[in-house]
Amino acid sequence: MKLNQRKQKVLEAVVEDHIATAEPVSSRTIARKYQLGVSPATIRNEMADLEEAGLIEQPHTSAGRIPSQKGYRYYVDRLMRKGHLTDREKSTITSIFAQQARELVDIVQRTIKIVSQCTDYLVFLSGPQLENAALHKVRFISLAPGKAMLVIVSENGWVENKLIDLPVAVSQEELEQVERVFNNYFRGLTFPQITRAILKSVYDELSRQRLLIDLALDIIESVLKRESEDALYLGGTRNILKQPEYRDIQQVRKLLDLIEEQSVLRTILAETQNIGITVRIGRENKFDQVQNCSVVTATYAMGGNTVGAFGLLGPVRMNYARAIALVEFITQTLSSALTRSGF
Amino acid sequence: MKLNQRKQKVLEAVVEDHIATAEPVSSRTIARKYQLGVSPATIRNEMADLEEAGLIEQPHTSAGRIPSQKGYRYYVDRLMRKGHLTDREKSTITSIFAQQARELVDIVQRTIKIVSQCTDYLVFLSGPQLENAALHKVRFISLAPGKAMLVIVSENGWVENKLIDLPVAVSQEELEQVERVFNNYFRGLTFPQITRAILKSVYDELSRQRLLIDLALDIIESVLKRESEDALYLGGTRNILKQPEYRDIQQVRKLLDLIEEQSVLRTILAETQNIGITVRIGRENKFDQVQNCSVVTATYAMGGNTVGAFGLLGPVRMNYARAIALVEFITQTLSSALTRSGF
DNA sequence: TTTTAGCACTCGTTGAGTAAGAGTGCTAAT
DNA sequence: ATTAGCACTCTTACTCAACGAGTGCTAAAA
Repeated sequence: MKLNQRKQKVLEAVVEDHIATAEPVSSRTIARKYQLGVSPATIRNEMADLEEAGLIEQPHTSAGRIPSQKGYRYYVDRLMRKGHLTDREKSTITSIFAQQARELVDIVQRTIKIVSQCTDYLVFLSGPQLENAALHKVRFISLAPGKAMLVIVSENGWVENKLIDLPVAVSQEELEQVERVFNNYFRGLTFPQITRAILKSVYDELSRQRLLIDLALDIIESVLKRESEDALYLGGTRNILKQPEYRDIQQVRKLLDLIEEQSVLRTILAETQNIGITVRIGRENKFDQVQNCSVVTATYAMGGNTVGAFGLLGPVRMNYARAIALVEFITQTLSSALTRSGF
Repeated sequence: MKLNQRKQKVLEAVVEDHIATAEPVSSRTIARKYQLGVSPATIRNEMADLEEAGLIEQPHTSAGRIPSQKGYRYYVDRLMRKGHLTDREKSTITSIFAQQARELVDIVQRTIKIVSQCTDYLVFLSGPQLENAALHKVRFISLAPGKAMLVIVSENGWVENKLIDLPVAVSQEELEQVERVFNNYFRGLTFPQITRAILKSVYDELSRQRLLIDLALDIIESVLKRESEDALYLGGTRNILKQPEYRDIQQVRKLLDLIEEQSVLRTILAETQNIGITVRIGRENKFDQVQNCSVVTATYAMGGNTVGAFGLLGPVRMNYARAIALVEFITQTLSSALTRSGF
C-alpha cells in the first residue's frame, strides 16, 4: 500500500495522538497539535482516503478517527520512530541486574518487578531454562529407595534441581558412576549436543552402564522439559487497569482469565522466535482471548543459547515504540546478566 | 446484647437473604420467604429495633435493610448454622489429595486449584514450611568454592532445598562431618527442639566442629525462615469478580493491589493462631486494604506441628457458613495428606 | 398489649425530551 | 489543490416527571 507523504503524516498523527489520549482524533486536533501546514478541511479529505484504505475508522459519524488494527500495523512497520528509555530508567534496570543473585528465579522476579514499575502493561516472562545451557555438572542425591534429587549445574554456575523418582532400584554407587560419566564426557555440552553419535562412543567404552545412562538421560531430559513448561512469571496486573480500555469489567475478567489460566501466555512465549522483537497486534494473535490486545515479545539468551522469552501485553492502543524499546533493552540486559557467571 | 427469638429470626433472615441476593432486604420479602407467621408491619417494627441496636442499616430511606458488620458478627457468633459441603465436593477434594504428590508444592497447587473451583472467593495459602517438621536428614552438596546446596528432608519424606553461600571456605570433608552430626544427633527432632541444652552435649563430644555446627544451624534456620516468608500461593482471582461488590473498578483495583503486593495476605496467614477457624469481618481486619472484606482462615499441620495456614477472602457479604465449612474441611484433609508420608 | 391494615412520604430509578457540543462531509469560493 | 462556511449527525449532559419500592406512623383490630 502506497501512501503519499502527507497521508503518512496524518496517519502517524492519528495513531500517536490516540495512543496518548485514548480518544478519537479530530481533524482540528491534528491541525492544531501537529504542524502539517494545512487546514482541518484538507486533513479531513486525507482522513476520508485513509478510512477508505481501511487504516483508520470512525466510531460514529460525529466522532474523530481512531486507527484500525491495520493502521497500527502500518504505523509499526513504516512510520514509527525508535523509542528511547530515559537514562534514569536504563540505570535503574541495569542496577537491578548488577546485584548479586543467588538463583535464577531471583533475577527473573527482580526483572518483573522493575519492569512493572516502568510500564502500565502486563509483564510476563518464561524461563530461564537450562535446557539449552551448557552442562557443567550433574549430581544425583539419593534420598530414599526409589527417590532422589537431581541437581544440574550449568557452565556459568546456574543451578536447577528437582525431585525425581527412580523407576528401578539403583544404588548410590551406581548413581555416582552415572555422575562420573556425565561429568567426564558431557561437560561443556548443551543437552541437544549430546547426540546419538557421542552417546555411541560412550557406550562402547562403558557398555556396562548403558541402561543406566539411558535412564539418566531420559530423566534429565524430562526434568528440563517439565521445568520449562512450568516456569511462567507475571507482573503488572495492577498497573494495566490504569488503561482506559479496562474500565469495563468484562475486559478485566478476560484479562484475569488469561493470568490465572497461564497456558495462552506460555504458548505465546514458547512460539516467540529468536529473531529480534515480535509484535502481534490484536487479531494477529492466534488466541481468541488476546485478540483485542497487542503483545510485544523477544527471546533472551544465556551464553548464546536461547533460554527464555519476555513479553509485554497491553491494549491494541499500546505505545509500541516504548514497549519495543523496553523489551529490547530488557532482553539484552537480561541476556548479558545471565551469561555472566551465576556465582 | 440480648435479642428475643423473633428479632433473631428477622436478623437471620436479613443476613441470609442479603448474602444470597446482594440486595437490601425488605420486610415484605422476609414475610414472604421466611415464614415467621407475622405481617410485614410487625417485621418492620422489629427491624427498626435491630437498626437502633446497630445490627442492620438502611442504604437510603426507601430501601430495605442490609446487615451491618456488627450484624454479621452477631450472625456468625450466634445464629449461623453449620454449613455442609456436598458429598460430591468432599470426594473431589479428597481425591485430589489421594493422588501421589512428588513435592510439597504440587499438593499446595492442587489444593488452590480445586478450592477455586468450588468457591467464588480468593483462595490463599502459606507454607507448608518444614520449620516445625521433624528432621530426618540434612545434606550439603558442594557446588563451587563458597557455594553449596542444602537439602533438608523431613521425617515423613518431604524435601526442601535451597542454594546457600558459605561465608568461609569449607571442604567437602567438613560438610560431611556436619551432615553426620545432624543425622546422628538431631534426627527426629523439630528445629525448635534443637535447644541450646542439646547443642551443649553435642559440643562436648565434638568440640572441634563447634564453629562449623553453629554456622550450619544458622544457615539452616535462615533457609527455613526465608522459605516460609516467601511461600504464598493464590487462586480464584477470576472468580471473585463474579461477586457484585466487584462491579466497581476501584474495588477490583484494591483487590489486585492485594494480590500483587502479597505482604498483607502473608501477614494475615502468619498471624492466624492454630485454634480452629478464625473469622475476621470487615473492619475487624487490621489492614486498611481489607477492611471491606472478610477473611476466614485456619492453620494446617504436619504430624501435629503447624506448618502453614489457609484462607478465603471475600466481600463482607460472604457466605460464612460455607466458607467456614470449606476452610475446615480443607485444612483437615490437607493436614492428614501431609502427615501421611511424602514418598 | 400486641399485631396489622392503610396511607402518606421519601428516595432512587427510568425514560423522554432538549440543548449543547464536537466533528464530519459537501459545496462553493479562493 | 486548498479552504472557509455551513448543514447535518450523533453523542453527552441535563432536566423533569412518572413510577415503584419500601418505610414509618397512626389508628383500628385482635
